[in-house]
Amino acid sequence: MDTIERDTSGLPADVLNPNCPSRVIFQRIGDKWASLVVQVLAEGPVRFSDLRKMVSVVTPKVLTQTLRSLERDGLVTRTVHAQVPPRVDYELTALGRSLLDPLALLRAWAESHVPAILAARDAYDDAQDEALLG
Amino acid sequence: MDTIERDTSGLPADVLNPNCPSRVIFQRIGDKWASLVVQVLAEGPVRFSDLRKMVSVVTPKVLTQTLRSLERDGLVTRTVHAQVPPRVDYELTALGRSLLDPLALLRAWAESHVPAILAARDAYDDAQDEALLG
DNA sequence: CAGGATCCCGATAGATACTG
DNA sequence: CAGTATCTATCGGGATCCTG
Repeated sequence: MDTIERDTSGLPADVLNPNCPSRVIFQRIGDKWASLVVQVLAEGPVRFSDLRKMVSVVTPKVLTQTLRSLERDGLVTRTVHAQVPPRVDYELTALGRSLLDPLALLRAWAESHVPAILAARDAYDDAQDEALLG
Repeated sequence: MDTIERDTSGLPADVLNPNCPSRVIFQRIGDKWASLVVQVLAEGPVRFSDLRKMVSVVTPKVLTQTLRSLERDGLVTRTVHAQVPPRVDYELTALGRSLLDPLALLRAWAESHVPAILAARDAYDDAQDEALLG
């Protein structure tokens, strides 16, 4: 049951393995809103409507979906306060908080290298144009 | 032109800003195959067909798309060797290699916490089932 | 306020077949 | 070998409307 197939070619890493857990992560990180929500929740509990404002423009449906999946994965807790008007707080679990560091590193990479990426894009696109013009 | 709008609510982080560069990154990382390809290229240059084998099952079309976008972003170089049969090598640039560390951290997180995530999912799903059964 | 229910659409992955 | 071309199927995301 627990046997995990290793590649037979002697290649490194399990990234190659479709069963590799890292794929699960990249799915979550890759989610358009999930990683943003996690980072917004870094400071502490936030209620639904505030979350909506903080995460640029996301529709309630999509935000709900995102939060549900995060909750299902044990990264976020959902707390309903029995009061009128209703109030629902979302907060990171310990598991969710453990993701903050890797995420922060990624953000740091982003902020320091995005200019280079954008420059590369321009250069690439220019080269393409030139090629077309002959 | 360079003015970047800050949130007026005194909230932290630029994640909230749609113009925030981190979004560019999460797009790239979130790409189903891009981050996998980058990690596979960590060891050194790899040719197209080998890449196909290494990155589980990806169609040539999609792999090409992925490589093009990585090339455009300056993370990967494409080298065509004029010979028969054709040989094309893909290799990380310095920029691409600089992404390896953040990626590795994410993978480490994945591999250590995925069991917890899967357990959380089971628990969540069970709770859902129970709720339905009354 | 915090969402659930629907309908819809554009982007994209994948399968298949073909080419320099 | 290293792709390109085409078609199709799927799906996340958004818009809109409604409710406990």
